[in-house]
Amino acid sequence: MDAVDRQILELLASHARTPVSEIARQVGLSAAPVARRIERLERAGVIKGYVAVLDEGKSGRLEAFTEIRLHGDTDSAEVSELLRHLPEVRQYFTIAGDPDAVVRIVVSDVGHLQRVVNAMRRTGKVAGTKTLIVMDSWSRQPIEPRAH
Amino acid sequence: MDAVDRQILELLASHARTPVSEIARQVGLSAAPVARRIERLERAGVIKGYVAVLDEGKSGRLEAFTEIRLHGDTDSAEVSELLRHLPEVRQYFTIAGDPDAVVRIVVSDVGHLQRVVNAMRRTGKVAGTKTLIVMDSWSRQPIEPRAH
DNA sequence: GGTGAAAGAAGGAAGAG
DNA sequence: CTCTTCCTTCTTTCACC
Repeated sequence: MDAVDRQILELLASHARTPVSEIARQVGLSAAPVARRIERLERAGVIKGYVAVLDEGKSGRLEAFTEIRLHGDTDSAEVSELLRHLPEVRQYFTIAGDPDAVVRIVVSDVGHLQRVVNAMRRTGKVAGTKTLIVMDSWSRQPIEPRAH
Repeated sequence: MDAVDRQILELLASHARTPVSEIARQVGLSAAPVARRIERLERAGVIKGYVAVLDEGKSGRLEAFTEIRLHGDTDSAEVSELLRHLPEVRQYFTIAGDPDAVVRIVVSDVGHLQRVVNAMRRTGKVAGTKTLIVMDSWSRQPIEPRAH
């Protein structure tokens, strides 16, 4: 992984739909080697995926972070696997320290939120949770006006 | 916003690089109206942007969440604006309750982390912080093997 | 890493329901 | 007013240098 790879990652991290040809222009290479580099970074797991950042509030949904504390004898990998089966859990983060994990969840309303948190507790692996409800958010680099 | 819009959002939320033609196939429309719907959703701010999800550890970097508590007289929009100027802050979430905000940050090492947290405190708006260091993470729907 | 050709996708215009 | 069907242009992908 060299400076060009890092430059490509930087561009994709903020604008995942940028055409390879445009990335190539910006890093000073032709399109073919850039496509090869991106494919290599995907296979190596450096790029885990490409996602659209949504304003969940505008589609009438509720976004939240839930901090999870595990029982002393529980492996976090075990819980990570269990929570993969809850479709409301969009992202899972294993944390060093307290809490043990944080998940980002998207639900339709507070009743739904409660059901999801209860489902997490019912795994028997979770000692406690604390849920942070998101009111507003931004991520670096919004959508640019389209070129014409 | 109808059922087709929601279906499009669902697809883009997990696979942001899916071609419009493929989305069209999955929702049962032709490509042109799907493209117009996506453009409309972007303009309405429902789609805020497209980002690559990276394994920061594999590029030798450190990912963390910092929870921020504000002084009683501080508006969260004010802090949101100040933190936009820190390039290490990738995402900002305004929270209902305690803490007041959460940011996702990416830094090169713990020294860098300390400098960023100090920079947040030096704004004078921040009453306290708690930083959660990410050891591992997943997001729903990883990269698929490419079609041939 | 670059080149060139073939396949595929995007964006725009015209027309049907 | 929204979807469809072309059509043109740009992008991606692949074999090869």
